[in-house]
Amino acid sequence: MLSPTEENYLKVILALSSKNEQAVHTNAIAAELRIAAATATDMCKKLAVKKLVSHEKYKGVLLTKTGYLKACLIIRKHRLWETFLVEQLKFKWDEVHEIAEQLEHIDSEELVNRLELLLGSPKTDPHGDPIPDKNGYLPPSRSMPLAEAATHDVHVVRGVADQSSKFLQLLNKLNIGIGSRIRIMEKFDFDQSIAIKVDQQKTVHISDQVARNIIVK
Amino acid sequence: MLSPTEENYLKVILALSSKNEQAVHTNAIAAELRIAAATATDMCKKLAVKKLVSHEKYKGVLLTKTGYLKACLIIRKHRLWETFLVEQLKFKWDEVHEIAEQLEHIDSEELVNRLELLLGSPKTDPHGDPIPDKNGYLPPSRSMPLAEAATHDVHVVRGVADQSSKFLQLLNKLNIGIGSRIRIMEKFDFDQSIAIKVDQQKTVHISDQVARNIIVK
DNA sequence: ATAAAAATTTAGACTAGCCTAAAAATAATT
DNA sequence: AATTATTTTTAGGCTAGTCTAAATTTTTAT
Ligand SMILES: [Mn+2]
Ligand SMILES: [Mn+2]
Ligand SMILES: [Mn+2]
Ligand SMILES: [Mn+2]
Repeated sequence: MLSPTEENYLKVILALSSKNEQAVHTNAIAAELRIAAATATDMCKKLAVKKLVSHEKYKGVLLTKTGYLKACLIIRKHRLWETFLVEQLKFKWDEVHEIAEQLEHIDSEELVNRLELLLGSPKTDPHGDPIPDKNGYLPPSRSMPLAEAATHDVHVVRGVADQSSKFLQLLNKLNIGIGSRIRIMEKFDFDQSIAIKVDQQKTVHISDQVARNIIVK
Repeated sequence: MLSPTEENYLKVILALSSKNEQAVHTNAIAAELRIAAATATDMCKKLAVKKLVSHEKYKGVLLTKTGYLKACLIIRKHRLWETFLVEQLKFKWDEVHEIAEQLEHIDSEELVNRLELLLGSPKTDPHGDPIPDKNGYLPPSRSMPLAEAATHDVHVVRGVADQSSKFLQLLNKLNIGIGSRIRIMEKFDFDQSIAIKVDQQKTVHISDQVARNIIVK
């Protein structure tokens, strides 16, 4: 049995390793969890003893098969709970993350499986992220940031890279959500900002930073 | 903010103090939580520093106003989650307690209030126990002798009117104790005797004199 | 290639929550 | 009332998870 703390480490290591396939540096983990570097190093050694990661000194850690599976199952719980909070309890999509951070550590397979059933086995969470199945299988999503998408084409919003409420509230203001159709009108080389039309409304202008955090397919 | 451990102590102290109005002995807490007596003493001192209980050395602890309120709000969460598990996730009433022991520590007022709404503001949990409102108000369970309780309903044993060992030994034989759940199957007008089921065991027959001395809610 | 800078690990310390064993206070017996 | 038994507290120690400061290794820049 893993403690909530250990589970959080696994989750962070999975998130960081899916960006760049390399070993995850202990400092990156520390930054993400807002703890001291020494603390992260210490825990990585413990996770290595438990065979959840492999740890090469001064290089970083990689999830083992077991560690990866555990991480996926926590992601599964997190995303199913988020879906429950939005679908059943009518929370907004920017209000659910912190609560799901707690709920994901509730230890009951039966509970999460029944929750999935209650929700009608959703494929994605309120942020467009795929929900792993009960075996921990996480479907590969081939999508890209809006910033890299082709001009003039229409792209369907599939998710967000940044899950912070600040960002999500900005998207609310722009009427951008999962499923929104965005046409890129023009790109401005000067600052990489882009002009877009959301669902055929009037054209708005967004920064590169926003465009990089909107995931489309 | 209270840790899950501290919350569990408060809950146990409330449960033990509602049986007998006296101060709760540290040993009773230790027994209930299955921890060493020394550990309970230690925590009681810490809770006293936080003004959640008053602690008189060698006498025991009593919840303060604040401590009582906190305890009631944990009970509220526990019972609402149990209701959710049974009503929405179709768990059986005997399967939900352990999971609710975890869920009751999730920290979000908004969550529990919305959960209450989703469930239609139930008055009691799957075990018939009352659910405190959002102010922590736990409706006063006006208790009565089993002899006066309604037929077919389930009643929770809250105490005894006769404290004699002869009576208590009879209750032991009948497997009736504080917290036992008694369903009244039938009342016989001839001698006011009644047929009951104790905790879903087989039906037994008790005299009016016994029924008048069992206090239920 | 060496020196400086940055990243990482090690060392030592702290708190929460638990333990056992010993001491002290209270309750029960004689 | 004195002795014995029971309950409760104190004392000291352990692990998980955190920290800061110092040492070490790796990377970068001269
Ligand atoms: Mn989230
Ligand atoms: Mn999400
Ligand atoms: Mn329960
Ligand atoms: Mn209950």
